[in-house]
Amino acid sequence: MSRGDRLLDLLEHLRGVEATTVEQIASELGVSPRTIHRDIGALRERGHPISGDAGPGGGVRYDGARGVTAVHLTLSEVVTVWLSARLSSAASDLPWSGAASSALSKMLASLPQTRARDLRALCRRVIVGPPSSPSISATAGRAPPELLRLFEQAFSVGTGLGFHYRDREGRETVRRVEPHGLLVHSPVWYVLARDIDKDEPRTFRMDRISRPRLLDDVQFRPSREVIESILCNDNRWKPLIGSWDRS
Amino acid sequence: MSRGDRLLDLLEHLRGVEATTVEQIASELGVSPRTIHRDIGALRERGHPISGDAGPGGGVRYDGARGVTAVHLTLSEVVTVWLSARLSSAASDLPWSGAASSALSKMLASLPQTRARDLRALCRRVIVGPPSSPSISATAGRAPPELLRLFEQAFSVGTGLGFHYRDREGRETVRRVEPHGLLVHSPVWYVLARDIDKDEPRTFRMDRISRPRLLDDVQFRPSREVIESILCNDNRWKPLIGSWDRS
DNA sequence: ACATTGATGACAGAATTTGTCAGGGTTACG
DNA sequence: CGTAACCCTGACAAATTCTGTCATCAATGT
Repeated sequence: MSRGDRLLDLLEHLRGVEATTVEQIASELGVSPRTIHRDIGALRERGHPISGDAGPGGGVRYDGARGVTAVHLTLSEVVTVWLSARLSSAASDLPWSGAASSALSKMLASLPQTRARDLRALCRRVIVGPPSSPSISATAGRAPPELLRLFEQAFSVGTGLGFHYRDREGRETVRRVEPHGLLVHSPVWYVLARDIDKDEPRTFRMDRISRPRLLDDVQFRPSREVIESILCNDNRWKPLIGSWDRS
Repeated sequence: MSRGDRLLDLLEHLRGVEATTVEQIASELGVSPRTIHRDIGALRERGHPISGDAGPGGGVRYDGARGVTAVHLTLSEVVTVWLSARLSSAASDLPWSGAASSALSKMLASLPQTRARDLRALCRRVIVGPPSSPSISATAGRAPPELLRLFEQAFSVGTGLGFHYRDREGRETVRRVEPHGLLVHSPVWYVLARDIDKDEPRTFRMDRISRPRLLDDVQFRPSREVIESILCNDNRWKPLIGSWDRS
């Protein structure tokens, strides 16, 4: 194992472990303690907060909040975690809700700036409503992951979305819309959008959408007015007004 | 700059940038393009999802930049996120619950093995029950973060836990217990434990625990029998039996 | 005091790294 | 179709670096 590898290993190891002695690390990585000291010194010079305690019972540890380093989460995963945290802390008043929100802000903080802005914007477009009767059929409202990705892309770039929609009576129509927001009204998900052809704000249940695709030739600017008009015109969602854009 | 430093720099650089060419990186880091290719190869071998596109306009990029990478989460945050995901997917049947669980497993996968095992064991000991009436006073059941850390430590090492407990009538007693599990019965949290002095399985509400401390001289082996006996003997929690150890 | 553990310096031999040269692929574009 | 811009990989010798050993000093708990 080369030094570069060992440094990365050492970093992961220190971050995940409570505390260890240099000698222990050395035997685990198969090098001499002196080398570990040198490596730790290198990491320190790079700004990593590694501290060491002398004396029996001492050892070295990574001062940063010790815990888990989450590597490479996808967009769907971040949004889901974010939604889960919001939903459960709102609905059941979990302890440690502060921990959840700090976890989320850490995730957002670690993003590239442009990316973080997009994600924040996406999150702001997702409205969490109170759960309705929880005993609706289990498969209702399921949203396939690719639909979220498509929505996210459409939303951040400002591209229209086209899909086939099956309405309450089972009639299938082809729609072209500007997606402006998502509404989570568990267990049913809705797309809040402006229907381009009818020029009207409308909501579409996600489980009735099929064959979605991006409309590259349709451009629009996301606006909250469409969402507000939908929320205000439909009595079902009046209670949500005012809550849709909090954090 | 040595190779180890450069690898760490390269990783941070790739994570923060949308896409670049190898040549550009090489000139920024002051080495030859061949070296950068070698470094990228090394990072790939370590499992980093770096992809490259050939052709004009191509370049290399860190695939994780599309989401979140290298977030450092504390123990409380991980457990909270994990609980949130379980709670919300169980209670309101969220779409993308698969994404949440894959996020969690990625987090766990990035841990050192011993640490991951501990955390998994901890998560298995946390039982999620259906939320009771949601309108209990908002501060009931809050668990201070340090209590979780203490519990986690006690549980993973197999050390007893001592604390002061205020029972329903307000009487304060000193307890010594073996903690075997946590029960989340929103919004109230319970410690499922065996009372050492009385030699009886018992539950303790977290918000009635004060001045917790580890009992270094008391060792025990975590067992699910204690938890099962508690769940079976108390009619309130009969519905939970069978669900307490799923993933 | 004493054992344990961290931190640092010096040095020679060993191992790795680096740049150069060379080739083989893909992809976009005119 | 050919060219240019890219990524990817192999080989090799020189130069750099890394590593282990030995030694010393400081801090801490028993």
